[in-house]
Amino acid sequence: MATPMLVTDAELAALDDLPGRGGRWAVDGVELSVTNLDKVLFPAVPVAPVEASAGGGGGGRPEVTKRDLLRYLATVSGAMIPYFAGRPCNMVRHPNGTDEHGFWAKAAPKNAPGWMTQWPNEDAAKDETRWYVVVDRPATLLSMGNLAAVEYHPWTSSCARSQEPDWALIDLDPGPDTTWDQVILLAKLHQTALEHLDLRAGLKVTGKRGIQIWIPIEAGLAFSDTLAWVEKLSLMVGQLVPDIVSWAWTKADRSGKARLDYTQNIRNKTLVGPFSPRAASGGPVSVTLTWDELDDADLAPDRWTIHTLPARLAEVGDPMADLIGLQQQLPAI
DNA sequence: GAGGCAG
DNA sequence: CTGCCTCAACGCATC
DNA sequence: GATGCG
Repeated sequence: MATPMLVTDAELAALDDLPGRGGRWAVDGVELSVTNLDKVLFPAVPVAPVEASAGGGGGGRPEVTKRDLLRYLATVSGAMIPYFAGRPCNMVRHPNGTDEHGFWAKAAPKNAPGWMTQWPNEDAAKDETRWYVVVDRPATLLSMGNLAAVEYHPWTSSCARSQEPDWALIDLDPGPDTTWDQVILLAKLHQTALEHLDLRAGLKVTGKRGIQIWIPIEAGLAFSDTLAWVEKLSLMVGQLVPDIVSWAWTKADRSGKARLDYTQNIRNKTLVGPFSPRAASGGPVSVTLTWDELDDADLAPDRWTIHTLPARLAEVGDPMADLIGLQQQLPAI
């Protein structure tokens, strides 16, 4: 389960040696221009006044500079890139930090370097994004990181077959009144259902509040098929616990309950990828888990950050890695 | 963060 | 030259 | 048709 290190220790040391204003960084076989390395992109999370550490993430998390972000992306690139190679990537950028306004970036940067893989979306309308970034090497991740791209959302279909998803997704989206224990319960109910269906699936915390379940499938179905399938499964699961799940469309009618969001299964949908940071103070990250970790009392949706994830990755690797490319069929339900 | 454009 | 603007867009439900 | 919602 060990993940390859695509960026060398010497290259990481060279990043740390650059002055705050930046400079040229030789990494992954290219010369990268990096700037404003000591700029804070993710503010610190202050220590909670008294013992009011509201579960999980809690307080007392240090700030994250752009240099920290680049070091993180370089360190996890070996684990992250297999989920991104060969498919378009949507990003969220926050050039002035996650407290300031951010924006979606789908189009490849103007004057993107020639070594950066791009994919032309032939289905794009005239006023829509045509050239998408494909994150298939560390240099691309780092180049986008220098542009303050903090969230990385891979498509669930490949460039080659962009209308045919190769992941089906279940998004457990807690409402305002949903407790973490209820999110865990929903994940376990889905786990039982998926085991019964003889399907292997991956699990990850989003870095914000929720949990996602990723089911690798063979390309061939349409998005409307996987959407209908996930909707059906979630209806079955949700009916077991109607007191904590709502199917209402508007938030007001949902009375604080959780939503099982099957509508993520559409083309060009933005869903955060494994090991992507999230645009929030402290730099939380989305992390893949073993199913056993649902029983870990210390588990929290934002448990790991840019500062703390590399140690976990070195220790336990990526529990979801062996699901990449698994060509499963969705059984009738 | 950086290009495009109005002033 | 400076300052301001932009940087995405699916498909369903409800009004 | 416009807007809410993810």
